Amino acid sequence: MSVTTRAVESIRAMISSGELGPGDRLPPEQELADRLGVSRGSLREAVRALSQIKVLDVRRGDGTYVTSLAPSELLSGLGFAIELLQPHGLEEVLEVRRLLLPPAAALAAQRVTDAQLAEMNAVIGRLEAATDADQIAALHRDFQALVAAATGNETLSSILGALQLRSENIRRTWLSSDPGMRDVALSHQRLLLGALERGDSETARSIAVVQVDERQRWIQQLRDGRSGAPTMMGRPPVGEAT
Amino acid sequence: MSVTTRAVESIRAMISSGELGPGDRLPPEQELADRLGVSRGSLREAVRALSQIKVLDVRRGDGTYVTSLAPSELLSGLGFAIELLQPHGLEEVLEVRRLLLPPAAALAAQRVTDAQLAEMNAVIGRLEAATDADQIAALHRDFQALVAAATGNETLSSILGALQLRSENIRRTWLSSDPGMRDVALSHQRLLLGALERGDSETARSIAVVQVDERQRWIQQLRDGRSGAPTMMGRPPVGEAT
DNA sequence: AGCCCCTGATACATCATACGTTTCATGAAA
DNA sequence: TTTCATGAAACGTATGATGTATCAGGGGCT
Repeated sequence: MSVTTRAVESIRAMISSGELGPGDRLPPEQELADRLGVSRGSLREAVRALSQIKVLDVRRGDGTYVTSLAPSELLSGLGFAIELLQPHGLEEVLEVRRLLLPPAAALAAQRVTDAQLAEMNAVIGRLEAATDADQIAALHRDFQALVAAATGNETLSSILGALQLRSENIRRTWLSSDPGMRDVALSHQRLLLGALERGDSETARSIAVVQVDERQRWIQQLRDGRSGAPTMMGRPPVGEAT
Repeated sequence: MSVTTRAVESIRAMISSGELGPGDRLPPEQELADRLGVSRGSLREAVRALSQIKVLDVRRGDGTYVTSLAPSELLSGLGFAIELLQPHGLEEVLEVRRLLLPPAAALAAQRVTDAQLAEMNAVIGRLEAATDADQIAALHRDFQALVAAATGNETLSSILGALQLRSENIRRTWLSSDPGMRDVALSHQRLLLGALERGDSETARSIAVVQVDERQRWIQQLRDGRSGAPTMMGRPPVGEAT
């Protein structure tokens, strides 16, 4: 095992054991390096690796601190990983989302707060007035994020957020593919909001299923069309949107 | 933005753009450092960070390569993050598992292969013969992993695997808390296996719900007992098992 | 008294260089 | 053809020096 790897492990152990807690400050680089018996350079590699996954927070001129270790913090690195997935992996990500959204919607119906409902209403209002495709896509994303947050489960909403990242392009293409699609999507969001307001978790779950199925059918169509009917203009939506 | 962060971003971009694909080899450290306009030390910090999350694979004496970028690879870092979650975060993790397992079981019923069914049968067989608590817990974990794998979705099974890590202690405590518990759990696994064999996804989903609910009720009981009835021997199951 | 600015100590950021160790390809020898 | 020695290439690690950001505290101004 390399020296740096050992350093990473040592720091992780210091946190797991409780020697270092959220917000605590690490000893200065030189001191910690001496203590772990590694050079400052190697220690820096370890610290950099841990700060990349949001376990440590390095403040130049000040010191290195343990983050809050909150789910949203630690899982934010998940998005980075998902953005690097190959096309096949992306299909799998969409499937996980498909499995997770319905029960999440049901949970949200049980726990949503009045303040969150108000925010959702505001987003719907803006959605009705919006015309720009990018803006509409962004508002849909906001709405989804609000629903996820309404589950009251930070871990869940972080995971859903990460899974959503790479679907952005698809969503935008989807919404702008057909003008009528926008109204259908909006009506579903309204139905979902209604179910949340009534605390009707079963209906919320069903609506999520419908939303997710509709999107999947559209993606399926896009893929079939692409490979089955190669007579599309120049270069199809493509690449990162796979 | 720090030099190292910029280097991380550059490498990520090289992969996203397709300039570097899975299995490709990066230029030597010195050469890449020159090209990115950073010192070798700084580049090494970037490479270390990316290899920590399994995007790069550094082989001493050989070179640095892009990994397969497969979901199982990229999501393996998730386990590292989850192990650092605070107690409250762990409760959330269990809830996500609770939401995800039922639909995953349903999916597995549709896609499980004969080979996987045979493996599951083998595990059940070993489970019937096992007596050691640790061994029983390990076999249960194996069975769960097989069900996850049976979904045919590597991303899903990786996530479930990561979510499962920290529940190990709970599972062991749970199974050894009551001798009868072992039989109940085993019977559920048998029922689940039966549903999978028949391709009965709805029944599989329901069984998963029952399993998950039962475990949750037990955990609830444990927690209530701990705070509500402080008359437990010395120190309760405790700490990491929260 | 209270506030603002300057300054020094502290700590991270980055670089350059040197040397050790591992791996792999090459080519000679059995 | 197989085996083994060899050297180049590449990563691993350490050290020292210098740059720069941050913060606390002192001194001076209002």
